[in-house]
Amino acid sequence: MGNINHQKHLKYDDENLTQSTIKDSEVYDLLLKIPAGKVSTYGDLAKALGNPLASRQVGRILARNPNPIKVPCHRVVMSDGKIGGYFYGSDRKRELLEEEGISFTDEIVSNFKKVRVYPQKQ
DNA sequence: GCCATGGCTAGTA
DNA sequence: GCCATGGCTAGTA
Repeated sequence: MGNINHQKHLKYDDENLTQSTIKDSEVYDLLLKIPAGKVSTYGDLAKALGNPLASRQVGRILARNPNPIKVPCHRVVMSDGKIGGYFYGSDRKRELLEEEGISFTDEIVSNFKKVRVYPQKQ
């Protein structure tokens, strides 16, 4: 045995391996289930994919959306109804949402609860 | 380190 | 406003 400590490897101890990777494709699949005129949130998508803590990762996946035209990532906003980010800028995101019938009150999606949907996998 | 988040806390009006 | 979260990226050696 000896006393050698392989400290470099400690961070790979299996009890710490709690990560679950979210795939880009499953995020995009969920996005396609958000109809025009509705919004969802980064956290809701993360939850639907089984990793409630991964909202941030969802955001980063949307940021590299290869096809912003087809995949409606503009329909994903923050959990408090603020607009959130967009590849072409928040102003453009807001325009797209307004074209679909979403309006804003003090920078927050109006009637947020009414227009919020919770897309599910399957 | 960074980040297209989220949730909670303090502390102002 | 602050900081926990979790996975990825840039950029060094």
